[in-house]
Amino acid sequence: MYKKENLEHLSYMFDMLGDVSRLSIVVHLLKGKKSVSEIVSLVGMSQSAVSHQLRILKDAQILKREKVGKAVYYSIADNHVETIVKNGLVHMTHGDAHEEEL
Amino acid sequence: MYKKENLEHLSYMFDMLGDVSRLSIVVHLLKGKKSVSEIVSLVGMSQSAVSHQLRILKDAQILKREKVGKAVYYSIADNHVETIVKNGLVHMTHGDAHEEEL
DNA sequence: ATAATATATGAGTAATTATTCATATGTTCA
DNA sequence: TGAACATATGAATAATTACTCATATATTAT
Repeated sequence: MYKKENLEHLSYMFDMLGDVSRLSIVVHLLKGKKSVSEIVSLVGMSQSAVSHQLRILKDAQILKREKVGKAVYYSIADNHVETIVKNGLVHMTHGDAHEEEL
Repeated sequence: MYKKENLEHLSYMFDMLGDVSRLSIVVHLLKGKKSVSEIVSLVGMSQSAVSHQLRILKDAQILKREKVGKAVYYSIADNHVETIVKNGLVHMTHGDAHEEEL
């Protein structure tokens, strides 16, 4: 059927996205790279909490990091992740008349 | 952008699938409904552990329950879940030369 | 060099959770 | 009725984890 490692990897991916804070960060990054401070204002968490989660997402290779001056930009690492999230959102938002801001 | 409830719901779905035991159960059920004892042998967990996770998956409306005699059959509740899992698997298994049993 | 700004990190904590063990409930058959 | 089988459940526990607080590091500007 499916390789054990694939199942474990997929469950790990799901686990990473299975936290509202992290998913929120990732969803905001679907629109493109953002600095840590931009992310902080967008998701409404403390700088520290965001930084901790960004580290986790980067370690999981869901995000990639890029330093520019004193700012650090994060963006979605590859399109597999992007597809999984977008696909999920499609299925969730199916049936909504209109969408509103987070 | 996206409704807060949708984001929370999606993150909840991901969270449910973000555990190897649960994901394993769900993946095995992609092939069709199975009784608890069948699931137990397939995933190699204790009967109790399986039962606990089945309850969680049923409460999350990821699985549905159907009682036949003394056996209880579980199956995937709807095709949204199915799509999310299958989609994930496609992206994970992409690049595999061949697949083997779990 | 110092201040200001941006980000990261370590320790500590409270909350969640997956499992085991023991037992209960429900169902069929003799 | 009682034994055998299938599933569920409650309590206890160990492990994980998301956050806060305080502080460290790095970069730019004065």
